[in-house]
Parts: sequence; C-alpha cells; structure tokens
Amino acid sequence: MSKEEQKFVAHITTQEEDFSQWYTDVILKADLVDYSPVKGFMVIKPYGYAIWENIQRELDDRFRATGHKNAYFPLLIPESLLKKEEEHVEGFAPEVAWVTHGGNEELAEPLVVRPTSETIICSMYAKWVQSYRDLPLLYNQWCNVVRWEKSTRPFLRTSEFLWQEGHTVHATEEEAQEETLRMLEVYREFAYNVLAIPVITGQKTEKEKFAGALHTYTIEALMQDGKALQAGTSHNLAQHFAKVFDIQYLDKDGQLKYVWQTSWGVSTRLIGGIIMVHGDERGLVLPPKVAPVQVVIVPIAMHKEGVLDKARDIYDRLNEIGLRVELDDRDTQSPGWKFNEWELKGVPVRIEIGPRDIENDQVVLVRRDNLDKTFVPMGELEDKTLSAIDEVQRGLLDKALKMREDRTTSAKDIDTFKEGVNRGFVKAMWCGSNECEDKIKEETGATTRCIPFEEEQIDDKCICCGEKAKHMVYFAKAY
RNA sequence: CGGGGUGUAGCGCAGCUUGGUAGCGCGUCUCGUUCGGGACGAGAAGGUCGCAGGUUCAAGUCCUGUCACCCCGACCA
Repeated sequence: MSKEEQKFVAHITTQEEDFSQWYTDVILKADLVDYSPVKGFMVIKPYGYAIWENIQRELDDRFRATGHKNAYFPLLIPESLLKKEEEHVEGFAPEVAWVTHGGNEELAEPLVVRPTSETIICSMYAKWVQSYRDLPLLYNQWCNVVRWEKSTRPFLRTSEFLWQEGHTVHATEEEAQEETLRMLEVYREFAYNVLAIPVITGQKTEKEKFAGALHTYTIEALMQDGKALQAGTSHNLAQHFAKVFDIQYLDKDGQLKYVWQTSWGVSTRLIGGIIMVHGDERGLVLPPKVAPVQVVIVPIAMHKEGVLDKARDIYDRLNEIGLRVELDDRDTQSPGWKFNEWELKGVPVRIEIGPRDIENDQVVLVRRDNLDKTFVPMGELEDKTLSAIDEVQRGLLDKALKMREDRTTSAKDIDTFKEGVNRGFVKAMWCGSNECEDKIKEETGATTRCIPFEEEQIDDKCICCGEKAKHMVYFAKAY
C-alpha cells in the first residue's frame, strides 16, 4: 500500500483490525446515517435514503409484476388485537412500544406501535373478505415498524426500521404455499441481480420461524466477516391468524371456509448487507443498480478554459441515456480529495476530464470495484460507460459468489464445525431436535440459518447427537 | 439485560494522576496562489468540557447519580 493510501485509509478502521468498527466508520463517513437524540433510532441521511429508494423501486416493480397492490394500514394497534394470536404475542410482546395517553387523557385501551402488521391487517381482512370472489387479496405496504431492541446497530438492528410487508389471503392451502415461495423467489432474484448478493434460500427451523407462522422461508446472505445475515423472510401463516381473526369466505360449494395467508418482508437491513458484502478498505462499494450516483464526473484543473464546459457536456450525454450522474464541480476540493471521497461513497464509475483529455478527445474512466483506469475516446463515452456499469455489477456478484464459496464448508464432526463457523457457512446434518439446535448454539455460537431447498447428504448422522439425521442445514454465526 | 470502553469547538483528540481564567490537528470563513490521487500562504470565527447534584475560596480535573454512544455476549429482522 502506498503512503498516500495509508494516509487515506487511516481515517477508516481496517476490516481486518475490527470489522464492526470498519462498518461503523464507513456508514458515518459515507454520510448514510447519523445518530438521533433517541436511543436506537437513526436518521437516514439523503445518500443512505437514496439507496433505500432505489431498493424500493426495484422491489415495487417486482411486486406489481406479480399482481400485488400497495396499501397503507395504521401505525397503532389496539392491545386486544395484538394479543389475539398466542404465539404472535409471545414473540413480539417483549419488544413493543406502548401508547397509553392521547393528549392528557389516559386511553381506555393501550395501543402498541406496530412491530409488524399481521394483526391489524387481519382485522380489516375479516371485514373485506366475504366470498371466494374476493380472493386472493394481494396487498403490500411500505412503512416503518418499531421493535424496542436492547442493542442496536445502524441498518442491521434499529428500534425503528423501514420495510415492506406483504400480506396476502388465499382460498386454498396450495395457493398460499405457492405465494410464499413465489415471493421468496422474488427476493432471491432481486438480491442476486440488483444487490449482487447471492443468497441461500431455504426453510427456517421451528425454533427460528416467525411467531405465528406455519413455515418461514428465508434468504440468507454471508458477510465478509463470515457472519450470516437474514436478508428477507416469507411466511406461510396457514390459517393461524384466519381462525383467531375470523377471516372466512363463502366458497363455491356454499361452505364457509377460513382463508390461507402469507406475509413476507425485507427491510432497510438490506443496506447493511450491501455494505458488509461489497465494502472494502477504501469504503463503500455500491452495486450500480442501487447506487444513488452511478457515475461521478471529476473535472481536473476546472478553472482552465473549456474544462468545465466539456464536463457539463459529458454530464448531459450520460444523463440523457438515463444514468444517475453527478458532476463534482466544487472548487473547494482538489481532484485527489474528490477521488477519495467518491470512492468512500462507493460510486461505481468515475470519469475524469482534464486539459490533457480534451487535447486527446478522451476521458479517463475508473471502476470502483477494481480501480482499473481506462482511456475512453469521447465518441464511445456512452457505450463504454454503460458497459463499465454492467461490468461493475457483474464483478461485484462474482466476487461475492467467490467469497461465499471460500467461506462455506461442510462438517461431519464438531471440531471441523467450530472451525467452519468461524469462517462462514457450515453445511452439516441435523436430527431435527430443538435440543441439538440449542446445544450447538450454546457450544459454538452458531445458529441454524436454514434448511436449504437443495440439500446434500453430508453424512447420515446428526452432527450433535449422532442420531439419524433428518436434514442438511446451513449453520453460521449471525447478525 | 450482563461485561468492557468513550463523552472536551463541526470532526479527531490532548489536558484529569497532582483542582488555579480551555488547548492542538483537521475542517469552516475571507483573500491570494494552486488543481492528473486527500495543495500552499496569510488572516479570522467557533467550546455553559454529555447532563444533574455535591466537595472546595476555586472543578474539564475530585465524589455521587444519570443519560447517550461504541465493542463483546444474551435476545431479536
């Protein structure tokens, strides 16, 4: 590493030294978030929020394409509604925020700030669903939820977070199961193609499933420090909520029947995932598809005749073809300073334009993922920039795939297992018992991430108790 | 909620042991020179030392309490 680089990276803790601190340094210095006066609540600043907006747009398109409509349900839920489904209350009661007063009046019934909206939505669905002709209802909402967390970290776990929650009701069990898996696949495809994050898909164990669900499915991503991040979940709620909220419809055959339900969600936690999968020692590295700024233009010696005009011309041409471009024409910062700052902010492509380039009718193009520099003839500006954007997106995915592969092992014995979970995912056999799951967690710090859809036969015995194995499971330490 | 750490100018820190009128670097503002990987000179602005009590002639410094943040666990998206 050169002296200059050392000087720069000295501002950020290295990943190797302390990954958590690196994460905190990066999100603050890249201007994604700031701490608010309320414990556990973060301000998402414009640059961070723009990432979320891009995630929203990409996902929302996919939700619409699969027949869903957006709606909005209230923030506050009466205590009695939350308490209707037994497992659900038990799961969420310890972390809900209560509203007990309206103005100066104490409320007759306390309200909770939604930790998730199954209950209030079900109470409405009970009114809206009468006939099989009303089904299915395929609604989604973008909103905030509050869970009173004991320890918080920006994006990964905050007391309030932004998310989307899809809530659907169906006439049949099969339809609900199809929907559950359809949306999981939407998440998987989105993570892979948009966030450049390859995820493992599979089913959660009984212990790890959503409070009130029959089955929970998950997408699990691996971070560069070897810890797993649950990046999205899709639940088959069966008729658990339908029965307590009395959501029934009159079927073709004249019979009154309960609906079958699903719910699914991803949150601003995804932003934490992007940072920890792609980031490097110079800061953020953003996948072009969600980067708030895809191309930054840095003029060199911009006070000189023609430089700024040329830079504006480049800006217009790239803007014209639909790229998110920014021209950094601040006269308070030197070019070198700007290079470092935009790298810290993870902008996928940088274009430099100076007197020398103008003379040669070219620009300098630099990729953020590998810092490769190329000279691009002015006539090929649009083509070469677009292909560079594609290459960065592809490059990040390839790198993430390789990282996950390097950090995934399989284990037949507990020692190999322990080594493996210090590096990443471990594939191992499991007998299916809660006891073994607990014991493994206690001894190794690793939890079951999921029972993947594609299981391998690593062994025929449970890694913990040695009894006959039921499933191959992905284990990891998790966020 | 347990263990550890930190709160002093916008940011990063020193000062605290041994109480005596608050400092450094970066950034900011003005002017000039610069501009191809964190430029340089000159001048200037900016702090009730996290908050609340207490001890003292005197508290950033000592004592008590409290709040917040960070890290590691437990719990959870």
